[in-house]
Amino acid sequence: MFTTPSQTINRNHLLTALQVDELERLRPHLELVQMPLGSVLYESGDRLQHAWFPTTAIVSLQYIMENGASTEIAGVGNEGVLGISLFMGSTTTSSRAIVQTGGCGYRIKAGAMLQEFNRAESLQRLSLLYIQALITQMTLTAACYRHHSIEQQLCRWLLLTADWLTSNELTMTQELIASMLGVRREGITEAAGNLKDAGFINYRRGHITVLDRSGLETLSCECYQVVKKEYDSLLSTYASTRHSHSQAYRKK
Amino acid sequence: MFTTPSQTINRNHLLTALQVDELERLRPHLELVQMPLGSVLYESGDRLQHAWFPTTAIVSLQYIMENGASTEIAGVGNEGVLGISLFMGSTTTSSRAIVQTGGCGYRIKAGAMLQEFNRAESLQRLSLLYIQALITQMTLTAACYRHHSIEQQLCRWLLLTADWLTSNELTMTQELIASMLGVRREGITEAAGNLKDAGFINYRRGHITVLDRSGLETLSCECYQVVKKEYDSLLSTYASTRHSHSQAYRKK
DNA sequence: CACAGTCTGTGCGGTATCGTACATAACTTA
DNA sequence: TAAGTTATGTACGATACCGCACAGACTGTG
Repeated sequence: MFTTPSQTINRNHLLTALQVDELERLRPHLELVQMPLGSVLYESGDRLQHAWFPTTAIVSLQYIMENGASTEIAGVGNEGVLGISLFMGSTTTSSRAIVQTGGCGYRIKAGAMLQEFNRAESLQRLSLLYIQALITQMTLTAACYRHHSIEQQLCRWLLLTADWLTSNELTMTQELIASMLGVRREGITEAAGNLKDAGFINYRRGHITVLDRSGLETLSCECYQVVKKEYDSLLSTYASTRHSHSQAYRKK
Repeated sequence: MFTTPSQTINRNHLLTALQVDELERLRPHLELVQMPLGSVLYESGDRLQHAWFPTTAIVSLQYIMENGASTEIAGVGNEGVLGISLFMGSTTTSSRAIVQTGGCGYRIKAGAMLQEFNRAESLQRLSLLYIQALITQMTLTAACYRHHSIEQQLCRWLLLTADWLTSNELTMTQELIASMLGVRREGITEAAGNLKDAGFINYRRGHITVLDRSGLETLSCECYQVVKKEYDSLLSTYASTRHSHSQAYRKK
C-alpha cells in the first residue's frame, strides 16, 4: 500500500517522519525486536509496558468477547504504533493486540515513550494523526460488519493485508482469517473458493496468493478504498512533514 | 449513566473537569447553542469549523455508505466532545455527527479550540482521555454488530441512551433507531415488541419508556456493561483531576 | 372533523450465515 | 513410509435477518 517492498525493511513510517532531534532522543530507547506470528503484545485490561512500531510485522487489534469469540477492529502495520492508550492517559486498553503476520518492529519502554510524547513535538503530532486514521479504519470496519457480505469483507481484508505486506503472498490459514473477521471458518472457505474460481486469488494450505488486485477491488465493498485512501493520505502527510535529514535513521 | 438529571443541565463533564485557569481562558469562546434533533454538526469530509461539548444533547456518530445506508459508530453525550479530528491534526473526518436527542451544548470555534489544545494542558489531557473511551465504545460497537442479535443491540442502545439522558423517557422513533443500528425498521419493531411483552419497556408512537433497566441488562449483550464501565471510569478520572475551584463554571 | 402524513404491526418468501458433522487433502514428525 | 495433526471441502437443516407489501393506528394541520 505504502511503499515498495525494499524500502519497507526495518522501517516504520511514523518513526521516519519524526524530526531529527526527536528521533535522536528516541533512538537509544528503540529496541529492534522480533514479532513472531501469534504473539500477543497486550491483552485487554493489561497495563502497557511498551509501545511498538512495526516495520515488517502486521498486528491485529481484536476484541475478545466473554465467550471467546474474537473480532478484528483494526490492523496496524508499519504506518502506525501500538499501545496508543499509553499516551492517551488510560492505564489499560479494551482490545488485544496479536501479531497477524510475523516480522520485526521497534519496541520502546512505556516511560520513554510517554516522556517524548509529552514534549508535544513531532511524536505527539504524528501519533495523533495516526490515531485519526486508525479511528477511520475502525469506523469502516464496524460499518462493513454491519452491511457487507463475507466475500466482500474477505476481499477488503486481503487487499489491506497485501498492502501492509507490500506482497501478494500471505501466510495465513482460513481459520485465522475467520477468527479475525469473526465468522465461521466454512464461510471463509466458501468465499475463498469463489475468489479462486474467479481467478483473483490462489491458495494452498496456509498460503494465499493475490493474483488480481483489481479483481478483488471490484468484488470488495467501498470500505477498502476508503481506508486505503485514508492511509495514503496519512503517509503523504508524514512525508510532507518529514525533516530533510531524517534519512539518517535509515542508515542505522 | 453519569449523574442525576438536575446536575446535568448546562453541564459538560469534560469542561467542568478543566483546570480553572484553562476554563477561564476558554470561557469567552464557549457559546451555548441549541442542538435540535436531526441537525448535522458535520458531514463526512467536512472541514471542521467548530468543536461541540454537549450538555443535554446526545449526538450520534455515523458512517454513511455510498448507497446511503447508515451505521452508528458511537454516541457522544455530556461526557465528551465532538470534532476531535480538529486537534488530531486531520483536516477532515470520516463520519457524520447528527443530533440524536435534541438539547443544548457549548460550541467553540476551531481556532480557539486548537490553540488551547496545543497548550498541552488539561484540555489536551482530558480530550485524549475521552478519545480513549470513545475508541473503546467504537470497539464494542463493531464487535456487537458482528456477534449479537438485533434485540441485544437494541437493549444496549436503549440503556446507553437512557444513561446519557439520565432519563427513562426517550423521544425516538423505531425508524430512527433502525437507521442508527443499520437494520430494518421492522427488525426494531419486532425486538421492541418482545421487550414490551417482557415488561421491560413501553412505547407509543415516537416515544419509548424504559421500565426495567435490569431486565434490559439481562437481555443485553456484555457490550453495554463494558462501555458503561469505561465511561464510569472516565468520569471518575475526570472527577479526580478536577480542580477544587472548577465549580466557578457551574455558577455561570 | 376530515384528511394527510407518519409511525407501527404483520405476514411471507428469499437469502446469508450459522452450527454441526464428517470427509478429504496437505503437511509434519517419528 | 506410516502415523498423526492440521487445513480445507462439502453438505444440510436451522435461523436470523432482509426486502417487500400492505394494513392499521396515531398525530398534527387545515
